[in-house]
Amino acid sequence: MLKYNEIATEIEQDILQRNLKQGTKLPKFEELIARYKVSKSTIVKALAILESRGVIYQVQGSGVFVRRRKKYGYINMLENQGFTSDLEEFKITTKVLGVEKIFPTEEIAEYLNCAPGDSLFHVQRIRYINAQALCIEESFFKSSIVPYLNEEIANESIFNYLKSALKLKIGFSDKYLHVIKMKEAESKLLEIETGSPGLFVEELFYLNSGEPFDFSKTTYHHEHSQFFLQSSNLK
Amino acid sequence: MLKYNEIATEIEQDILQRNLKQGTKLPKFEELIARYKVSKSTIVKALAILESRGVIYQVQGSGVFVRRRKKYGYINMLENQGFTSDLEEFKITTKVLGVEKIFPTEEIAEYLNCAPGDSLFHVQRIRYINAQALCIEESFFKSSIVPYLNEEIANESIFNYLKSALKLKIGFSDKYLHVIKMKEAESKLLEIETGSPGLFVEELFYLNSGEPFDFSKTTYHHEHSQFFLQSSNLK
DNA sequence: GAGTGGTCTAGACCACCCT
DNA sequence: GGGTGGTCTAGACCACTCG
Repeated sequence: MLKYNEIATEIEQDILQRNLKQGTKLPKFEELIARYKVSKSTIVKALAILESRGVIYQVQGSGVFVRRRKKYGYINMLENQGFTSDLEEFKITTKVLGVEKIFPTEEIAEYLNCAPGDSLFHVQRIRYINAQALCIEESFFKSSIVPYLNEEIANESIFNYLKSALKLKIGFSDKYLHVIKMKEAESKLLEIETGSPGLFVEELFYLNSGEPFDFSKTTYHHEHSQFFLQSSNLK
Repeated sequence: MLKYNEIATEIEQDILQRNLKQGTKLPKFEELIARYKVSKSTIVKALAILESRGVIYQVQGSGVFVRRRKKYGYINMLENQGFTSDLEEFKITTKVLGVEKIFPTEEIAEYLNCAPGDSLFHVQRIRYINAQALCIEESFFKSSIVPYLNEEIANESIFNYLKSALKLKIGFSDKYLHVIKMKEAESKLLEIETGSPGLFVEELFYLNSGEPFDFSKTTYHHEHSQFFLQSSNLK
């Protein structure tokens, strides 16, 4: 484990466990350097990570302070993987509608930068939050990277499987979103009236090598989903 | 201007001007160090900034590569200020509905952490994209921080005014969003049928000192707005 | 194994806040 | 002016990729 990651995690844990409020002042650099027995740059890096995650903010000449959000139960849009970790207070369950091996359409081959002949795993699922329909999700995984997938795996967190079993390293992701009126197919699955509002999200996930491996389209139920996002520009 | 910012801007400009494609390999560290006559750490920092902005990605042991998004004309959700800069290809215009000085409701006082007696500027605007209604926006500015505001300023970019004229330094922001069915008041202003889908966004902006100074509620027209978001975890 | 990016250090000096 | 964070350097050593 990297030193700056260890320090970042430890500081974050401490904030959560002691339930420190927004604006609480954290120890100064000098103290952190002494406590963790590392150089100043390592502390700088650990704090930069926490700042980019929205856990703290730093004010030059003044100090380092706790940052807390005002509302809970919102899905973090910056997590570039499933929200399994996000909504810990809630019970997320899954119904798998199908897992099948297919060949890509032109649209999807373009997104995933498929070589000719590449096949994909096509997964369709409904996800529930506290037994209420949260979203319907259609994902495409390049089978050159994800060689195996089945209903049992899709029933749990696919991303956990990719990371733990396949040892894949997720690098980054692009999300495109807009609001829609639901068509009949979606609305039936989400148990809502046709024409109801929904959030439609297209996501493209890349390995840390820069290769795209997962394209997915998700439609969220407007009454059971809400999102949040913390920004802070890197200094 | 900071060295790492200069280098970051220069590299980004270069990518855009030469219109480099996703996956194009950029010069190696050694070369950048020689070109800019700085130490390795400065290059590391410049590239970290570009990576967090979604401009490049770095692969250990391999190189630094250009990252480009697949779609354009989307509002960047990570910019923590107006989208004036975002949609350069489009014509954004504004209709100011009102600018008035008020005292906060309890809800807003809570968000903005108002001291007793603090007053606010209340601004209501409709924004248009290529002459089509994009969103309706209601903002509250703490008058202890924004001592003056009028219709003329609100007709342009308020954030530019805050930065240029008032020399405020925006630090970070929180966004909370969910999809709604529009009520009559909003739908009339956005020239859309009542009950139509919309994206409702609550935003809280902080100075770099950590003090919240602007709370705003925006409702987006679902046919004229689309959003994107690039994530990449800090390493 | 050569090439290339990532981590970490010690220390100098700068910039900003606050009293 | 004292306190505290931010920038930058030079250099050692580590870790990953790729041919």
